[in-house]
Amino acid sequence: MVATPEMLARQAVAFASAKLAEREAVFAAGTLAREAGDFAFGKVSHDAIASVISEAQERGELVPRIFRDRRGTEYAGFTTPRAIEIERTMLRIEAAGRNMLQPLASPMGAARTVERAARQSARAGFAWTEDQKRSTADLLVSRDRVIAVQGYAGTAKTTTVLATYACEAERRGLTVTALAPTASAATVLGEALGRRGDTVARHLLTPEARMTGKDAVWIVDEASLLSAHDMARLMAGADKAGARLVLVGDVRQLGSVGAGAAFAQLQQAGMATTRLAEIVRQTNAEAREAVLASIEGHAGKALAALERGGGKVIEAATQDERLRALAREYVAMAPAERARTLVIEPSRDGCDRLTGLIRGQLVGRGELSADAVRFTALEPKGLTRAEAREAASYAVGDVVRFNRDYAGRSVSRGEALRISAVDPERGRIGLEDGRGRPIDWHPRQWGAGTVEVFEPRPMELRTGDRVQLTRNDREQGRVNGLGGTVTGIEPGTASATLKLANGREQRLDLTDARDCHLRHSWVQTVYAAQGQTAERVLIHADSRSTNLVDQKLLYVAVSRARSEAIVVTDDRERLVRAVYERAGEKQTAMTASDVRKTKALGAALG
DNA sequence: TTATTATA
Repeated sequence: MVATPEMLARQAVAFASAKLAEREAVFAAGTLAREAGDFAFGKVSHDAIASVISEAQERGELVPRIFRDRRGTEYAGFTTPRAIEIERTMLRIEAAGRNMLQPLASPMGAARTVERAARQSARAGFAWTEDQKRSTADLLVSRDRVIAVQGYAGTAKTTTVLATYACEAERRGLTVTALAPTASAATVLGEALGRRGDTVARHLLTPEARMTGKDAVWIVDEASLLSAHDMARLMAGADKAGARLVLVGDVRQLGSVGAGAAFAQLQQAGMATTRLAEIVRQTNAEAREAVLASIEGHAGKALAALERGGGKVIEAATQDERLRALAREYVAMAPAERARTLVIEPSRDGCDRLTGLIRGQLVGRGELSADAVRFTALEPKGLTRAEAREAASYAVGDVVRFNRDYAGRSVSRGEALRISAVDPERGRIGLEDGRGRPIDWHPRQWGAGTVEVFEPRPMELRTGDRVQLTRNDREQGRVNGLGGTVTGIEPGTASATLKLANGREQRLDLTDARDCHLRHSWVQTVYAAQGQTAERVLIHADSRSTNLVDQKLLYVAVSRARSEAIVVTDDRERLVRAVYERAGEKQTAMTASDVRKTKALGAALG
């Protein structure tokens, strides 16, 4: 069957809006038309696409909304009924759970618990801040089903507030579950609370999450990383299981990759929120001042504080000069100092270049072995669900893995398959298994919902190399984001041994796709760095990388450092303006007045 | 225009 131009135009607009809606609650009308045009390979006129868009708008499938770009300039845009519904669900559940529960403690009881915990901590040399005391008490006396802890980076909320709350909740017979959106953050929270941490996604699949009528509390760290969709699912799950929800995060740090700004939106809608603002991480007053200024988006004040003693600021005109300056600063440190330093470069491309410079110098100094093992690493391709259904999104050489058996297609779960042919016009992909057996894959018909897609990438490992895992592998005890050091290589057999940061030693067979989910970790993106702490950070902040350098980048990067932050930039004044202009907030599908209506409804219920 | 997690 040959698609008519009209059918193709419809398909193109449906694809484009599905793809954009996964990542943004509101997208620009111009972007929608362009994505649709790209999908149709230029076989459909701009007018045909425009008329399909206006039909969709008349039918209510696209809802007009003002789109704001990163500088706040307004354009015509759209959201979808589904995005609105997701946000409404999330806000409704939170509002309906207000003032519904027996508190865990009376105000008196809470005060006693806090005093006891604070005294114990003071004996160990850590005095609690007033914020920590008040927040712990707020949680203990809360009658709300959902309560938030909004805490800036380095307020030590986990070891004080959450640890005390979890302990007290357990003492009163509640089951406490430690959760986070990412596997690495879940591990960190789990360790801090002395229990196993789990990802939100996994937890929602477990039987405990489906059990009802049980006294339970789910503590969710890094809640700002949850998209509206994930937040809605989490809340619906907690609601069903009758669990209390403690959402812990920071609206000023990085948000979700997926659409929405759920944690911030819930706070704005009046979710009970206890706040911690007093930062205790920085040992250096000027570094701390820089963090506080960066929270407000005042890069000028932040940079001035760094120059007064919190670190330094280096200006260099070209990218080449800046990356060289970063590499020079880093390599000049003693190895022990380097181990306590984070190097942050916002873009993937820049990360690669800077990694190359640093490794080159370390080889020259003999700190990385002269011998190397070369292999093909697998990098996640980051397709949206909509893209995963389209053959045009794939390339020959990519590796796919299905997380389910497809018996009729002789595909088994977890098997790595290489793409040998792509036919975008017919929507077909040729796959090969390990023995070269061909499989015909039609992603619009099956498998696109369970597929992981990876791109091949040449990589070399030397003894002494720092790497990080890029995929969870529970059977092998591998956690995405976990760091490690290469302790030995065998170029002859294409294998390497890795000492992981959790103390385990693993041998990698670099001819096996399963062992190739690796990346050098000398340099990290901000997303990877969020949640980590170091003595010192080196930050590349190019004012011209409009999509990456904003208030959130500066704040997350500077706040990682306990004592010193070094910022390398193209132009100080431009950087100050860029950070001031770009808050880095994601938009929501519901307008402020929609939220007020939902809030009024919640108030009427509560 | 660019970062990226999770799951069956």
